[in-house]
Amino acid sequence: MTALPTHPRPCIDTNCHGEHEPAERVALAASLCDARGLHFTKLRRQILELLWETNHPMGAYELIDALTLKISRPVGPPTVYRALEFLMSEGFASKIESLNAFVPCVHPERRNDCLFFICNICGASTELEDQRFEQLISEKAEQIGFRAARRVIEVGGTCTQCADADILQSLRER
Amino acid sequence: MTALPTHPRPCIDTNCHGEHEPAERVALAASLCDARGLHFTKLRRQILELLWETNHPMGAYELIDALTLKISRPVGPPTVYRALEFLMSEGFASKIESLNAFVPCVHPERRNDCLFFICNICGASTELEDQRFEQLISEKAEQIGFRAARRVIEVGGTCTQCADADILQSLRER
DNA sequence: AAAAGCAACGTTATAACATTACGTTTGCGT
DNA sequence: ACGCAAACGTAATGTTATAACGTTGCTTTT
Repeated sequence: MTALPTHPRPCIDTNCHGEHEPAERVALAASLCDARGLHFTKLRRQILELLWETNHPMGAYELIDALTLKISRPVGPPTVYRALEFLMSEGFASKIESLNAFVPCVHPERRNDCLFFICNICGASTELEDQRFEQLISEKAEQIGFRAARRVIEVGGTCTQCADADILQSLRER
Repeated sequence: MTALPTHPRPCIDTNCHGEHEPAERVALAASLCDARGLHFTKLRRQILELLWETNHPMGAYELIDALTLKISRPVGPPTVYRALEFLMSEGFASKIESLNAFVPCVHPERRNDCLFFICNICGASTELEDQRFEQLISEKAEQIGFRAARRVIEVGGTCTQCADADILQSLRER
C-alpha cells in the first residue's frame, strides 16, 4: 500500500470538478435521508464517516475493527453489514465485488450506477460516472430482452502514481 | 431456480450466431492449451466440463461437490480453486464476482473481457462481448491515467423467460 | 538407470467474508 | 404511558477462499 494524499478527494466526474470534504458528504447524506424520511442513525453515520476517512475500499471486518476502536466497545458483523446495506440501498456507499470491500459514493444525490477503477498496487479506487455505459448496457439488454437492474463495472489495473513509482523503482535498480 | 433448456447454448455474440456444444468447447480449450504449450490436465478438463454441463454459474463448493461425485473421491477446495485459476487465466472460464460463482467462457480463442447479464430469478447468466465497452473503458482510463487490466461488467436483472413467467403468474392470480 | 528439478495435485488447517436467529433497545404515533 | 415497528446487540453458524506443506509423476541431466 502506497500512502495517498488524504481528503479532500478530487472528483473526476466530468460534471463536477469540485473537491469533496468527507464531513460535507456525510452532511449531504444526512440531509438526503431527512428528505427521504429515513433515519440517518449514529451508527450509519459512523460507518459512512469511516468509509470517507479511509483512502481505500474497506472490508467489512476492517470496518468492524475500526468501529470497535472508534466507539470503544465490540461490534458484531451484523451491525456493520446492516449499516452497509442501508448505505448502499440509498446510494451513499457501494460494494466493490471483486474486492469484497466497500467505498463511499461521491454523488448519492444522483442515483446512478458507477464505474470503479481499482489500483491493484495501492488499492485506491476511483469512482466515475458516464451515461454512455448505461446507454450501452441498456441497448445490449434490450437486444436479448433483459431487464437490467444492478450494474457492476469494476476495472482493475495500475493507477498513475503507482505506475510512476514503478518506473522510478526500475530506474533506481540499474 | 427455473429449469432452463440444456445445451447446446445459443451464442448471442453479434459475430457468432452458432450453437456451442460443451464437448466441442472443451475440445477447443484442449487445442488452445496445446497451441500455447500448456497442460490441459484431467482435473482441469473435468472442472471445465462441469462448468459447461451446468446451466448456471457454479460456486466453488458446488464444483467441489460435483467433482467429488464425478470422480468418487473427496477433493479439497485448493484443488478446485487452482483449476479455476488456470481456466480463468487462459480465458476458458470467468468468475462472476457479484455471485462468487464461475461460468465457462464461450469464446476463449478471443481474449476479450466479457459482459454478463445475470438473472436474479433463475440464476442464468448470458455472456456478451462488445468492443465498445472496452473502447469506452479505455477512454475513461486514459483520462485519469489508469492502466486497465481486468474488466468486470456484471448486470443484474430479469431475463425474458422469468419476466414472462412473472406476467403469466400474475395473470393467473386474478 | 539414478538423481535433480519442476509443475500439478492432495491434505489439513485456518483465514476471510457473510448471514441466521433471536432478544433488547429506541423512537414515534396514539 | 402504551403499543408498535425499526434499529441494534449478541451468539452461533454458514460460506467462500487461501496458506502451508507434503506427495506424485514427468522431464531433463548425467
